[in-house]
Amino acid sequence: MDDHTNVLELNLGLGSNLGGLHVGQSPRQRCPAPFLLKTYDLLEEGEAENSTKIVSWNAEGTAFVVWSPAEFSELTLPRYFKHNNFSSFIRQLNTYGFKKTSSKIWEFKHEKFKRGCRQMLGEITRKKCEPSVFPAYLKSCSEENATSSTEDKNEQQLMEENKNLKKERLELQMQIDECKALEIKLLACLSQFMDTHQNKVRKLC
Amino acid sequence: MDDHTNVLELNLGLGSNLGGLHVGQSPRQRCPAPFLLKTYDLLEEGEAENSTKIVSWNAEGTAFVVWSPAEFSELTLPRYFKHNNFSSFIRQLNTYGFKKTSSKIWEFKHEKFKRGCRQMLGEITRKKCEPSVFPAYLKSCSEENATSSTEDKNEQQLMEENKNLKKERLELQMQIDECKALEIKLLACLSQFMDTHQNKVRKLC
DNA sequence: GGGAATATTCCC
DNA sequence: GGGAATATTCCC
Repeated sequence: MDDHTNVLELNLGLGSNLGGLHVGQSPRQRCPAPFLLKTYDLLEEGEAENSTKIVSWNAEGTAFVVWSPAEFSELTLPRYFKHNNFSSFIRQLNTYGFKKTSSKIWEFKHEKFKRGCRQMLGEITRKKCEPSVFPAYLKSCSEENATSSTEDKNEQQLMEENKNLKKERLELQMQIDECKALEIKLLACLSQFMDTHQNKVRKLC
Repeated sequence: MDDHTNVLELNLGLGSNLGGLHVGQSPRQRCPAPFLLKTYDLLEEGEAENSTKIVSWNAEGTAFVVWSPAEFSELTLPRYFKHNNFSSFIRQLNTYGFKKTSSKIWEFKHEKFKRGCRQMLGEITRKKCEPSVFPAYLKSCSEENATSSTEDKNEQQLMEENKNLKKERLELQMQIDECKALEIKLLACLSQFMDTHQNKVRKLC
């Protein structure tokens, strides 16, 4: 769980600033959502196993199947997510546009979710639940802009943030000094108290 | 939790028709949010403990204090929530309108969050994030203010400095927490010492 | 402290 | 399957 979380956090942390890396890739490559990475990784892990399959890619690697929802929920989900509910997992699949392929088995499919194509996950987007105030014809416009809004802070913002951080540092340092001073007083108090205690006992004896 | 949502919906749907129960006027009583119930219960649980306090009501029961953020995050949070991040907990407190009362200790206060008043939690509401009429990317446009930049660090340097400052901030905060913990231990030590001292002197007399 | 994105839950 | 509320994360 810890390992896992760390990896997740690394992903999130680095992801935002990765924009410069990808070259002439396919459309709108961005850092894949954590949910997609986890789901993909959980399938990779499954590949390595010898035991009875809980979840796996289908034969062609074009979809994946949850063979045992019960075990999947109880054993697999909590190692990747903060819950063990199959329905929450499915809710996420739907959010990212996966389709159930069959009424008989739990097979899910997405055009951009295929075995061996981890990098393609970046092309999968959440379905937006736009504030209904906007007419449909404005959506594409707002999406466009959201995408192109670069993560880069400009110098102005950086300097501002910088200034605030320094101020904060000063305040924290002052808090520490206060703490330390109090600590010294307490220690002095304690030691003095021990002295007088000794003396009293000595006198009484 | 099931109960909760049902009652809520009844309230919303039927308006005021829920209770032959309510007397004069209890303003908009609804079922408290899970976050509030958990936070309240976690304090009740703390009351029962004998060991060093991690978190507790203040003396008057009008606010609560996280005495040891480190232990609170590691031990308490995961038993009530799906995470162990102090900052996520604080984010929720802010969402529900709690105020930090002091820059020195982690004390939080809300008018409707008091010891012995579990039923009053129903009056606490989430702050709404009003769906603004304009998309986020237009907002900055209207707020635009041109401050002139006269510093001559380049962006690279600024970002670097920035990153380091944040790291430093974290370390300072941790130092403070440590100091605070030590302070508490010293006080406990002192008080215990005074007790035994009294006893010894008494016996000798 | 709070805005906004993503995750989880609950309900239809 | 998806709308909507709440929770968690990330960032400013």
